[in-house]
Amino acid sequence: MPELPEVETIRRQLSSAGVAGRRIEQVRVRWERTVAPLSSETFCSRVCGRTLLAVDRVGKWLVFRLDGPENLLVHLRMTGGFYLAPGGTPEGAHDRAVFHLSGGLQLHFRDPRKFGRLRLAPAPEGVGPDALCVSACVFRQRVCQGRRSIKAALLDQSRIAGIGNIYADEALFEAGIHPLHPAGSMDLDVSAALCRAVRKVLRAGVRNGGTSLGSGRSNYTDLNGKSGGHREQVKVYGRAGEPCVACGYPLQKTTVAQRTTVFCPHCQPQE
DNA sequence: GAAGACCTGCTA
DNA sequence: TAGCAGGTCTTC
Repeated sequence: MPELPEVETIRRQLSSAGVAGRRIEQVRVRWERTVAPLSSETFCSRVCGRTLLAVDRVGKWLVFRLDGPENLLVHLRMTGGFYLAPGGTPEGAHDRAVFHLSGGLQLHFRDPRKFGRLRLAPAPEGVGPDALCVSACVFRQRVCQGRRSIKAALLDQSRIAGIGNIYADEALFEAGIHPLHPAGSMDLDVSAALCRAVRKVLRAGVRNGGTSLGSGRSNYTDLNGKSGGHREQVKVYGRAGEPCVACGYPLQKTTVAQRTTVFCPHCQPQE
């Protein structure tokens, strides 16, 4: 679930919550695979005693800077998230790891579906430039290549990092491009328009504190357990069958790159 | 590329 | 109860 705007929202909240400067005194790993390929013992021994310096973001990765060569890299995947609690707070049913920080603060990593991952490395690998601030030139170079569909290219984190299924559909709608359009055969002005659309929808997502769809507890919530406010701004994702906000034509649902895809056949013609 | 794997919770 | 889900990995 969390894409770039959701991860950025959590990053900002962690930063302003005063996590930086605290020492990691103890770590409890409650689901072994969360820290794979390390064992929980190895993970804990390498993290305990380190001080959190800052919280950064690279694409969908959260980067907790530590006072050493290794940083704590966190990928939330589908249902991961953090919350802060006072020392002594019991672990929640879906907590997969809990960091006990100096000053009596607990950082809980919660992840119902257990897909999220905690890694120790200097930086995430195989991740392209961040989609939030990519230039039209770099965007075209990296994304608008090859015969794959443009939607598949947008989702490929090694080309450009941070776009997920929701914002891919939103950006393609914004730019009026069919999701199956071949990535490598777009005119300059079309790829520039898509680049602007990508930045526009991601920035709007960040401004609104991320997107939450559905209503379940496995849904995205920020550090304070609040749902994202961007849902009302979503124009196509999750709105199949509803009238297009621009032309009124019913939005169509299909599958592209093995992902649910919603688009307007009228505003995003195949050719 | 496409399909399956990894997982649980929610909805129809 | 079956089917579906915002994301990656691995293996054809």
